[in-house]
Amino acid sequence: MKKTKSPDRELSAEKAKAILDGAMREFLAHGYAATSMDKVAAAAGVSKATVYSHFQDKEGLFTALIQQLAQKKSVFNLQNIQSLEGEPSIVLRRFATGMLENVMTDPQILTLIRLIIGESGRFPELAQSFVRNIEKPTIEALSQYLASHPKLRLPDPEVASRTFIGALVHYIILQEMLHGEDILPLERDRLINSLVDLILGRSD
Amino acid sequence: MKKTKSPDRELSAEKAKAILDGAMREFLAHGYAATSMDKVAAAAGVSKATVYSHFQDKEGLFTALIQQLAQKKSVFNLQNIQSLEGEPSIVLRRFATGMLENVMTDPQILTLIRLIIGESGRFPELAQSFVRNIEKPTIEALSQYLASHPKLRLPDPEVASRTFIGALVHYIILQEMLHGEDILPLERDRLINSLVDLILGRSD
DNA sequence: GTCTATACCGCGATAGAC
DNA sequence: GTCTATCGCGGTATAGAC
Repeated sequence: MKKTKSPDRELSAEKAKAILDGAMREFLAHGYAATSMDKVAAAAGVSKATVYSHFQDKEGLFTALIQQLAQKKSVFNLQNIQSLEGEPSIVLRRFATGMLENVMTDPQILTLIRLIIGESGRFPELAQSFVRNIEKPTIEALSQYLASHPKLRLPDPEVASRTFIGALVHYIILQEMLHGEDILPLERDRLINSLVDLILGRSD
Repeated sequence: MKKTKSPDRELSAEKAKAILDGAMREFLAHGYAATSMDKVAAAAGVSKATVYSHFQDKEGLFTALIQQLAQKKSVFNLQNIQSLEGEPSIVLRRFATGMLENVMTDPQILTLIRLIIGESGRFPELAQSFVRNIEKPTIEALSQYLASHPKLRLPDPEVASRTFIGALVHYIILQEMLHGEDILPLERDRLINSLVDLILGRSD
């Protein structure tokens, strides 16, 4: 039961998905203000009225979309933060590699973060849910991992965790987001190796 | 000569300044797409046609404004990067304090960077000039300072410089730009102290 | 050089047929 | 639930008077 195809009943849900899909393309390509509801409707293959029957208004559609996207494609591949086990130099290297690989593989992540940062003044709750759902778990997981290795003698694991992640985020922003690869070049592997050594006190 | 007040001759320059001033208020408050040339003209106290007589179009006005602003109010107070002299722990602490103080004192800096990052997809040359004129000199100055102190035994001063600055930038983004102070609290002094110790290998 | 007035278009949102 | 058609407003940019 309920497995019987009932196209009419499913239409609504399918359209909702199509709308979010069209909204994704348009908002990611042009930003919030420069995106029109007409274009969203066209990209979704529905009429504008249908868009408004599924979402209250432009703000509602935008926030619903970004919330959904931020969960699906976090910068830090969230599976990997659960596999924080093993030798520090290996774990940190794997963490950094995974994060950078993740961004290079899927450029939409870059665009999404650009959007969240760019609209963080007008959509503070969106920015905060990014911090809460993405940054916080990642920083805390790495922080706890570092704290659970007394051999590292890190006086402040949380700041160490933030520093490690901050260096990677700053690298991504500079090289990819702000197009600085040619202006301030730095090889990925060199960053990762030197950064890991720096955090681990080059003594492990 | 030429010191004689000639109001008519100066009118144009004064208006240009007024236009940039109005444009600053509007663009910083609402972003690029959501800002109208009508509002800019009103904020500047001139007519819309006058705006178009001084700047080619909306893009031209925007890029001229951002270029000018980015030079005037850089995140890293650029005077301080020339005073990189003395003991490392003191110099680094002063550098970090100055940078954070700078951002907290003038919230427009935050808004400006939000704008540059947010529009870095559509205005890549603006982003690149930010990297070239602001980030690059800062990173290189700190990098050279660190390299000139062999006692620190930093195997890769450039990555150390980037890591130090990256941690501070990430802190600013998380706490202030994305409104994460209550979600992921961290005292400024604790960050600075732990970060300086981490970079200097807690052994100086 | 600077104004007023306007051309022309696209916006967000809704009413009403089906 | 979804469509077409439309309302009212505000957008960028310019023409022409002064």
